[in-house]
Amino acid sequence: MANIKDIAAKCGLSVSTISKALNGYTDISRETKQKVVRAAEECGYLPNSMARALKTNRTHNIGVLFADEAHSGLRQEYFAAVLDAFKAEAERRSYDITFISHNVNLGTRPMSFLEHCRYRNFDGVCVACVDFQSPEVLELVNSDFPVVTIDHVFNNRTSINSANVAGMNELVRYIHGMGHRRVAYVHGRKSAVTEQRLTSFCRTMRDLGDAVPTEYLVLAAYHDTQATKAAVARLLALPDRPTCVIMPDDYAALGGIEAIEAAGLRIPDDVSVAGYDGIPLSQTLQPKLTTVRQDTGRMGREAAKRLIEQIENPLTTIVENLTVEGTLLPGGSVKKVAAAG
Amino acid sequence: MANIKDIAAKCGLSVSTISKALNGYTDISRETKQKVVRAAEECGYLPNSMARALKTNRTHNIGVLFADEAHSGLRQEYFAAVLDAFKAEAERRSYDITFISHNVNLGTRPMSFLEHCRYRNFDGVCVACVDFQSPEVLELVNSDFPVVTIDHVFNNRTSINSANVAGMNELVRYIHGMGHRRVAYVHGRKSAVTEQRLTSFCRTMRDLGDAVPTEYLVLAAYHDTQATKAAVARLLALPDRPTCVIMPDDYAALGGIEAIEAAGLRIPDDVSVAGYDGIPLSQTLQPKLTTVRQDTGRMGREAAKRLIEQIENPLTTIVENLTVEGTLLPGGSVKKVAAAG
DNA sequence: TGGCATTACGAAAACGGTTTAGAATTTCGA
DNA sequence: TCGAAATTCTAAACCGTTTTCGTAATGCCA
Repeated sequence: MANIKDIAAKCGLSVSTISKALNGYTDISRETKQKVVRAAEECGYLPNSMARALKTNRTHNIGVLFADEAHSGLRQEYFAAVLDAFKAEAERRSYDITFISHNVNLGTRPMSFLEHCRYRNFDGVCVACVDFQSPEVLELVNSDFPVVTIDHVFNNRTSINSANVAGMNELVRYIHGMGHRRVAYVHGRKSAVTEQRLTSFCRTMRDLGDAVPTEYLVLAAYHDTQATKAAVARLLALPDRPTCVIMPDDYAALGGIEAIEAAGLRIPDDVSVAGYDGIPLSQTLQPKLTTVRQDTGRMGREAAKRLIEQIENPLTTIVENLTVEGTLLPGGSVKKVAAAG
Repeated sequence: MANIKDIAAKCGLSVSTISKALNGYTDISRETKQKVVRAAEECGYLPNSMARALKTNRTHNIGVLFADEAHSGLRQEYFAAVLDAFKAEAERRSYDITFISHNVNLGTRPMSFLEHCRYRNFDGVCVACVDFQSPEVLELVNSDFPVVTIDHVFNNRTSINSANVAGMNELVRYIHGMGHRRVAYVHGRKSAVTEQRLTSFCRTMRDLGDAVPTEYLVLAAYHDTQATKAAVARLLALPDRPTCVIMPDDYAALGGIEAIEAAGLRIPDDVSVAGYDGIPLSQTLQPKLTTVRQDTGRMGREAAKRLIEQIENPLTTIVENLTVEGTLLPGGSVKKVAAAG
């Protein structure tokens, strides 16, 4: 609990000298600096981050905004993995991270996201896994905080994006190469990610000469096994059912698999299946799930790196939209079939 | 960016009056209070949490300590769910949460967990999913910070514990009731949780008249499909192989299931299987996994609630070790068999 | 009218640092 | 020997609040 004043007294020096000695100012002699550092260690001195932040207007604290609805982003492995990598990189660079919320209320009304960030004096914020259309999120993104977004591009902000177009393209080409001509896509709810994957899916199939009938595009939701199960059931009931189904993501694929098995069909003999994400689960399933692994580690790291660079060099930074490539993971869930017309 | 001084100038009042008006002091007239509140709103005034914390010594910020090794706790659904509930409850009570780490370094040496907490002036800390024996964790737990631990009991600290003994007891009795007499347990690494489950497993089996042979107790690791797969493979190679295997947890069970299928056996016809955790995945598997759902929501909520009570009433609080009951989820993965002696 | 609460507000001292401007001392070249 | 420059340190303002204590004004009662 010793403060800088105590050290000053102990060393017989002024408060300012202590501060400078501890912060690498050059106008302090080698001997006094040593004396100060030693005294500080003896006292177990730690600077008070509040006092420091108050004066310097820098907290070394980053706010992260994750969906905090019923099923938080934390529960989804993809986002948990991105956050994990973000956290590790931020900490490596001596930044802490705290969650942004609007439940913390001040006086009567709860704070908006932006207000929360201002209240806490975050040095910057990372936005992921939210409804990017919501007014509150837009307010934050358009504020003068350094911001980096994950999987959504704003024209004035740096973003880190999984290569959904390329990833889906590669996945579709692989599936097509295995002989599948009737491929359906059970996609997630409307979002930038969904649109990218959806258009890439349709376009690639068309380019390959097998335009996708609209009934092969069905809506479900990410991470939602029930919705996916229902969607796949509808696909299977089609007169001309697909030979391969791409699920919203690996986890939701479990629901799709369930629907297929419930229909008395087998994977991959009767129906082939693919996922997206490449979470460990996908590689543990029998047969292994064909999927695209998103490089969550790189995404989180790059996000933290770029945000911090933006924080520390506010003048020289430019807006970048980084695309992080994924990796196709072929698995037994997609079977080679004879390409019938 | 307006501060309290600006409001004072705008209202023609003193700084102290503004502060009081905004903080519910009673020696401010109704009219001035209204005037101040209105002016504050017009300016978009937000208090500066740093200045406030500096003065009051309260940050309304809670530190949470999760393992930050390669496979962070965030990646494990059980802990992610506990954290999620903790976060929601803390925010409901106007507390923010930030991660504790030791990577943030000050000067030369990185900070210890305790130093990090002191540096950030956390009001309290929640410790989960770590090596509770490590000196750094012990230092933190034995500090004078308000602390609540998850799934580990220290004699001087409030803790929230999943009812492992009761849960395993119920699970074993269920399995035994289905006719199984040769039941194996693939358990996780040494920890308080593991010990509770292990002793409860052995004890319950013994009480039921079927003491467990030592070769039915094999070590794997939580959340580790590979280790579990290998462990189950060893069990299956036993001359007198078990009719039912309890896995370390639901996710690890995937590895066990893989081993069983790789051996050409079927679930539950040849071998029954049970998990632990009750994560959504367990209920999506075919057949559904028999497991014990841990009440992560309640655990997180109670942890936050008790920690905050401890923070706000440091004098009247007592050390409690709360045990949160789980729920047995019977699934098709455990088959009824003829109890052969 | 004097005395005493009561009410409503303000002055000022913290909280623990950082940082600017300058003071004191030493060095040093001419 | 002297003034300029370099070196090393300090004083003091400041960051934005909270909170104690004091005080002026008002009301009330005798």
